[in-house]
Amino acid sequence: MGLFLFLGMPSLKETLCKNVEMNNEVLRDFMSYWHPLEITKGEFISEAGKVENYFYYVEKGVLRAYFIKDGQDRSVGFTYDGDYSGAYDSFLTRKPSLFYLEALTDCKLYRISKSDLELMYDKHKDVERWGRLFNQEILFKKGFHEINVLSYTAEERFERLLRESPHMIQLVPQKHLASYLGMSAETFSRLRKKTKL
Amino acid sequence: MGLFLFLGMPSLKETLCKNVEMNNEVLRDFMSYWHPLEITKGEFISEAGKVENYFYYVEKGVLRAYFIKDGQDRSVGFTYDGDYSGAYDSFLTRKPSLFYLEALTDCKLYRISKSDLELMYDKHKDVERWGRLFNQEILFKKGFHEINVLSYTAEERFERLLRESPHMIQLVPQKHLASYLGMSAETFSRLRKKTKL
DNA sequence: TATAAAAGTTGACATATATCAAGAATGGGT
DNA sequence: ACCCATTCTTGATATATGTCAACTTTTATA
Repeated sequence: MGLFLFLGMPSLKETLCKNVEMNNEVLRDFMSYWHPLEITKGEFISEAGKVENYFYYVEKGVLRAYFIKDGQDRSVGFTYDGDYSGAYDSFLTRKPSLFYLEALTDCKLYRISKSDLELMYDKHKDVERWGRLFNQEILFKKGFHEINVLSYTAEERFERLLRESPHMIQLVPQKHLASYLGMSAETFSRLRKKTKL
Repeated sequence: MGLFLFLGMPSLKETLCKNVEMNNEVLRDFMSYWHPLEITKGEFISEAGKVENYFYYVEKGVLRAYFIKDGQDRSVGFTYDGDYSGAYDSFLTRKPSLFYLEALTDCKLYRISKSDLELMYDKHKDVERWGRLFNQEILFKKGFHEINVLSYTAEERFERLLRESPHMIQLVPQKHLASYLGMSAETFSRLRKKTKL
């Protein structure tokens, strides 16, 4: 059982060089700037209005990103084991963030500061490439989600979620999944019933 | 008048080093891989189902990106003078594109091939950085549009378009603006009347 | 300039989804 | 194990926006 969990959890090291060939020296140096951090369910790593100074890797746990409009809370994305997270817009632009980042479970994180990451970009071409490919990856995800929200009905979006991200149903409360898919919690619940899930 | 047009049209060279300090040698080399291309209104530079091999810079003209769902045509973005364009997802992944790219006016373009760009990434750290920052830039635009579509009513989206991209009203037929904002052409027309534009 | 084709407008009507409200189920903390 | 708070469900009702269809205006073409 312990072994299974181990297999399911890519390490920071593995994730960093998932898409890039990275010289061992460089990787060691890069790794040394990521510092561990543990937070508990309900804590925030980021709040709207503040400038974000860190970028995160989630080794274990679930994070939710959302913003508030007219008092309503709208989820824009979730992070699970083995993925990066953070208020990336604010981290890059140094402007106040639009988003909150909340732990939906206890989390084991690593993080790197803005200045350290820039140091790494300057120092290592491999890290520069890592950054390019990382930006590329989120771009794909965003593009996918945009098309999803833009061009499908609530029912189709619900079906696609079931098909493509069934794990989310387990990990994330439905009201958040609903707002992520751009529908009310009630509509989500009715679709759920209809699909007799 | 000629001068005005000149001022309003950033050159490829200016655009390439807009966000990056680029060594003159490197810039010269990089520039030499971008080849000019002219197309006329109505032509396509990219079609859904095909793998895209080029990435574009629009020196002059307007391009529209869209996809087709259930026979309906949905705009996902527009490119004007001085910006990059292309079926970027397919260009990067080498999978068949989901999008069409159509010239809404006669266009003067430059383009670079996938293999040449990768050559440049390998050869020059400055270009690698250019790529990272470029990916970052589209990421912001996408993120912005996503929030726009997700969290505002048709009326609010229409108002924001007027406020933030008034030039689009001039350059792009309304039926395309409507689908870009995720509403029917009729709804767009009614909002337009309401705002007595 | 004439004619056809495309784009935009407007009204009547249909409908998916939101909102409101009340009750049922679930889950965390003591 | 119990209780309180949160989340989820379900029904009734409201509404924004889509769809269809006819008409007008604009743009393209010969």
